This record gives sequence, C-alpha cells and structure tokens, in this order.
Amino acid sequence: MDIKKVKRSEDYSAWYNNLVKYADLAEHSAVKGCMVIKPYGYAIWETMQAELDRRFKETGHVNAYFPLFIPKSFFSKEASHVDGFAKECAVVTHYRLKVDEDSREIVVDPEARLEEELIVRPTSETIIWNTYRDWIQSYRDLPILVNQWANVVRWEMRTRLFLRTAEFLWQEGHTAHATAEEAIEETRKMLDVYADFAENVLAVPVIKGVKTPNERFAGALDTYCIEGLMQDGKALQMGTSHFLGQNFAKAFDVKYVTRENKQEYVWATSWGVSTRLMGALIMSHSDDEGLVLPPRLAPIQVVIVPILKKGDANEAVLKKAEEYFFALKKAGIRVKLDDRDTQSPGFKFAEYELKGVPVRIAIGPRDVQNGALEVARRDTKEKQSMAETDLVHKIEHLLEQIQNNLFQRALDYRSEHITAVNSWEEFKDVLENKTGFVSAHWDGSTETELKIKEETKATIRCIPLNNPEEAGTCVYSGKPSTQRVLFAKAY
RNA sequence: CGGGGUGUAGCGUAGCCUGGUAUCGCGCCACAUUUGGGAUGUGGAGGUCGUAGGUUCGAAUCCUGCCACCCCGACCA
Repeated sequence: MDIKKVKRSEDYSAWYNNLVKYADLAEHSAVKGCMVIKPYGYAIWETMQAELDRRFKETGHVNAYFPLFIPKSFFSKEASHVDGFAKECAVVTHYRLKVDEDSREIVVDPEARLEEELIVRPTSETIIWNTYRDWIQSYRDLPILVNQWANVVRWEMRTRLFLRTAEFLWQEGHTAHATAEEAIEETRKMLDVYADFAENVLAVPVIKGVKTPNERFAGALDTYCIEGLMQDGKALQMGTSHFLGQNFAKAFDVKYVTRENKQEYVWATSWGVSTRLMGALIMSHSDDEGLVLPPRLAPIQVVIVPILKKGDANEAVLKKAEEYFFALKKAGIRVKLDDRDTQSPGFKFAEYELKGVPVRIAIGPRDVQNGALEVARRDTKEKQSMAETDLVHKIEHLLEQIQNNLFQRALDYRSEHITAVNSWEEFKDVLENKTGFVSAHWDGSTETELKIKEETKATIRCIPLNNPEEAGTCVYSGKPSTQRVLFAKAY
C-alpha cells in the first residue's frame, strides 16, 4: 500500500492515480483509453445512479434506450453539432471478419463494408431526434421526458481515469416541449436536480451558471452547468444542461400541431452527468490516507472490526459484534462485519481508511466488559469510546454529521478560493499562486476569452446564475463590462 | 499527434553503461506463535525481463519498429 508514498500536496496527479488504483475503484484496461471500473468503484457509481434516477423519476422522467450506433448521415444534419464532435468519433465501417487465406490471421473482410458508416455515439441527440419525429404529431404528445443510461465514446488523445476516458458511462436526458419557455424551465429544473445531487449526496458544493458562447454545447442555444472546485484548485465541470432551442427539431423535421392547428417546431433540452462525477468525488474529499466517502454514497457506511485475542473472550466479542451488525443493518445502514481472523485489526483499520468507509467500529474484550465500543470517523480521524446504549441512533447521527462536515469543509475551501480581482497582474498572480476561481470583469467577447486562455490556460467556467450587475472594465481588454465571470484552470 | 520518461513475479524494484536466462522488499501458500493501528519466525510457490524483429555462439542488457502508461504541450463539453 504505497499510496502514502505520494503525498497529495506534493504530486496531485500521481496521488489521484494511486488512489484510484489502491482504493480499488478502477484500472487501465487492455484497450487504449478505456478503463475497467472495478466492483468497489462500480458500487459507488450504482449508488449515484440510484440517487439520480430517483430524482429523475420524481421530476416526471422515464427511462428508455437508444442505439449505440448512429448513421453518419444523421450525425451531419445539425451543422454545429457535427463540428463539435467530428474530431473524436469512432466509426464503424465493416460488419464482418474473416480468416485470411494466406496468413491464417483474422482480418477485416473487405467485402463487408457498410454502405453507410456508423458512428459510435458520442452523445445521442441525433438518433433520438430522428426517432422523436415519429413520436410527435400533436401538442398532445408533448412533453416527452426521456432519460437514458448509456455508454458513449469520445476518442480522446489523452486520458485520465474517470475524468477523461475514450468510453464512459453517463445518463443523457432528452426532452421535447411545445414552447421555448417550457424547455428553458426544464433545462433549469434539471440543473437544479444536478446541483441538489452534487451538494446533498456527493457533498461537493457547486456553482450553477451558464456557459459562454465559446464553451457552449455544439448545437445548443444555452448551456447551463454546475462547476466544482477540486482540492488542487482546478475547476471541474460536473454536469451540463442544455437548452437546444429548435435546432434539432429543424434538423430532423420534428413538428407538432398546436391547438390552433398550426405546424410548429418542437423545443428541446438535453442534460447529462457521467462517471466523471467519480473523479469529482475523489478529488473533493480524499486525503493522504486514501479515499474519503460521504456516507450517502458509501457502499459500506459502517465497518465493524472485532478485536480477537487468545482465550475464550472471542466468542463474546463476536457475539456482540454480530448484535451490533444486525441492529445497524435493520436500521437500514450499510454495515459490514469484518470477522476475518487472517488479518490483524491494524491492517483492517488501514484498509478501510484507504477505501473511505465513513465509520469504523472496533470492539474488543474490554469493550464487551464495559458495554462500550470504539468509534472512529474517517473524515476527521477522531476516535472515541462510546457506550452501546442507543447505538443505532448515535451512528445514524454520526453519519449525518460526517455528511455535513464533508460538505462544509469543501464549501469552506471553495469560499476561500473564489477571488475577485481587478487588474491583469492580479489575475495572473491569483491564478498562478493561489489557484481556484477568479472572479473578474470580462468584456463579453470570444476574442478576449480566447486570448486569456492562451496566455493563462484559464477558461471562463461560467457566468453564475443570478450574477449581480456591476459596472466595471474588462480585466484583459479594459473595455466596459457589466458583470464579473468566473475563470479557472479546469480539468 | 509532438517533446521527454518508464516498462523486469500481483505491487514496488536491482541488474542494463561494460551481453553469459535474474536481485531484494511487500504480497501470496503452509505451519507455529500472534491479534486494541498496516504482526513475527521457519519453509515454499511464482518471471516468454511490455511486444515483434535484428546483431551475436549467447540478449533483460546492444540496435530498430510497435504497444501501453506517466509528465509537458497540442486537442478536448
């Protein structure tokens, strides 16, 4: 376990890679750019899915599934969309292999070339809107509120586990509406769902905002986002929600008849979050000891480690441990009793710390005699002896406390790392030395945005929602500006 | 895709310069003693040295191509 060899403060990238590996979350696969999500990591993703899926259902959405393959012609129908994704599409050209007569090797059968090539979906707007054309005739068919859980492929040149891989898992919501107002409302509503999920489940504070035209989704009129700040001072886009206007409806000729018997194009939204959230989770809370998981997301919320000794006390210890185990389980807590006698308690302590288990209960002969137990919390590493009376409530309360503490800690860090600056010198200095978000006036032009990016690598992460109007001058160009926007270096 | 680096047992490594089929630690297996913060002893198993060629009597070692990963760029919803 040489996770501790690399300190978070010394080499954040290496620390992250080690953590993903040693906490058993994921590993590189034999396929370039693609990862294997291991059972422990996948269990966390499943919990995220469950929490999100519940929220989607509560807001009226239903799940469906669309094809992995998209005909190239569909893909090219929306001009800005294809522009945005063309450079990272995997393309299927053939449908058969054969054994080469000479070399006896398996080769692509040149006679099995597809008439029309298929794109492996980088996102599904095109296939979905092509389908919606058949589903929508009248205003009575609207709205359509569909979500799909799927994998997508974006051929990246440089990958990082969870943060950027060629294939990743996500959900994509695709909705169709009769009016622009309703679609915009949907876009904003789902942004709120994401923000609620990020803050209350992941315990990661996020800033809700809107992207600049330059950072907008290819094919959208507006892209809303939630932006998080990682422990190394870099920002991470954690989710996006797009108001697509009528772009896809026009590209795929999706019209509906109004009450007044008029033909109108349908209004669209799409929104998604991905396994990238795993990266956000790791980079928001974890430390040199390993992963730190918020209780609401932890596959194991409480682990019970019996301290076994030579002699007859063991039976009593195990019996007590089981008693606690069943009491906690009955209360709906995800609890594990680790009664392996092949590892020492110290080993287990370290292992569960590495895996981020929020609460550890240790119980030995002394505790049994005293009717007590030792409770250790992962977030603060505090240990305390606790009387067994009312154990379930105490643990429930503690889990709640840990959840809140993690959020508060991350929020404090972020608050300290949003810096308002008024000069270009200050801008560069904060970005370089203090890191985090820089709040600065911007003249609103893409030209300035790109120049700033070129000179500092910082991008405009978002224009926060409900951003106060404030007259000022652009930190770069000196031109007049009406508001501050958030810049940061980002993943 | 460009520049740099790395690749030797599950993990981390020595050996490479100066060619003669491999070192050590952790982990793994067995037994014993242990167990309140990563136990100890003894014995044991495990390696086509990333991969494909080349040079050579002989290649982990020298040469070339390829692959993967890491760092820096470019690119990137």
